[in-house]
Amino acid sequence: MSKQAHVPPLLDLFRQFGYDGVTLSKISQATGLGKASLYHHFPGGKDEMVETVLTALEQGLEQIVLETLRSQGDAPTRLRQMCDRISKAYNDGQKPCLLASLMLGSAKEVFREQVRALLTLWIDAIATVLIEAGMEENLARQRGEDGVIAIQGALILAQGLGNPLPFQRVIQQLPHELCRPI
Amino acid sequence: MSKQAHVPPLLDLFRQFGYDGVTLSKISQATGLGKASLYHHFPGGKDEMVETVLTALEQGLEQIVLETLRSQGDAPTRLRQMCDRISKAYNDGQKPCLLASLMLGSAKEVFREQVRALLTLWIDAIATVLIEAGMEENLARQRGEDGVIAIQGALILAQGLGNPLPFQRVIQQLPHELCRPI
DNA sequence: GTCTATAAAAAGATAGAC
DNA sequence: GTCTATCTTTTTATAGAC
Repeated sequence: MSKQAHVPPLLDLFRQFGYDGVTLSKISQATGLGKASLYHHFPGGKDEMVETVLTALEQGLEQIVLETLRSQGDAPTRLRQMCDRISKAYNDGQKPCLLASLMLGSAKEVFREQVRALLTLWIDAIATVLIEAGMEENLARQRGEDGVIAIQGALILAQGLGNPLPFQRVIQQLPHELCRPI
Repeated sequence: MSKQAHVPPLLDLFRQFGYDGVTLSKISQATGLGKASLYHHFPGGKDEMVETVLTALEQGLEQIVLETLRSQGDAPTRLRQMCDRISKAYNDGQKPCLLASLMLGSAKEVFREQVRALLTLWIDAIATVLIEAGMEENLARQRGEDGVIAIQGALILAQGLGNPLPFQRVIQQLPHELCRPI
């Protein structure tokens, strides 16, 4: 299944241009494959490409989550580890999030469920760490949302300002913010 | 200048579909104008439409900001007023932000400066309220960023989960969060 | 100001040779 | 598995009548 080999360029295209902004010509250029070859690997066209990328992303997120839950140390330390990996995945704030990019245009209806599942997985992972550290469950779930909100918002701001520093600051402060009492 | 009359449908299209996802057919349907008529009002095509919407948006944001700075009361009260208006502009979390939508695809390079200017205006407005309330300047500026980050991130999450409640919660808590000491 | 008609370019998709 | 060539549809954009 050599589909996997083409995931990195596809991920980069869809997160930066969105579903409607990615054309077969762009994909052809980025992968080095002709259009016909692309349809050989992905008979379903762009939809199947995005599905493939989302599947790979889910596996990646699960790994990050699992490693966080496995790791030793207190909650801030474990969350720091998750943040480090997440930050790396976004190139320290210089690349947008695929999940956000897929919420625009025609892609929204098609991939809504998969995006929702990934976001929920992510929120639950943060909440679990906080609950294990003794936080009340409803607050922990709110903080899970707050974590994802902070990361997504910081990515938007970094893109909009053309400056990754706000993202880097947020990522640095996030473990402490999530653990703080009400 | 009857261009202004078409701003609301154009704003709605571009924020929901992004620049690349909006086609002249969609615009024609949303405005009730034929394609040729659209080029009569906007000879520059989609670019000029977005410019027009961004200009209207800047005026709207300036109004919100000015009214906040003019309003009576302590900082949380003034920020609450700003949040109420902002929330309404996003239909209580059910509509995406144009600034975020324009950071994708071909629009990114074209409108970067205008998006940056609007985000900066917004951040500065929040910071100004906090500084007037006695907050240290660097912290106030961080909090300005945090406010925009929270709103943008909450909009993304609300879209992604298909549930506006996280956005409404964030908006409700935001004035207090922004004013709290370190 | 709005329309019909039309052109020109780009996009999605497939056939069939190698 | 990859390519060239081709086809269909869509999109952007314009000309010109009313």
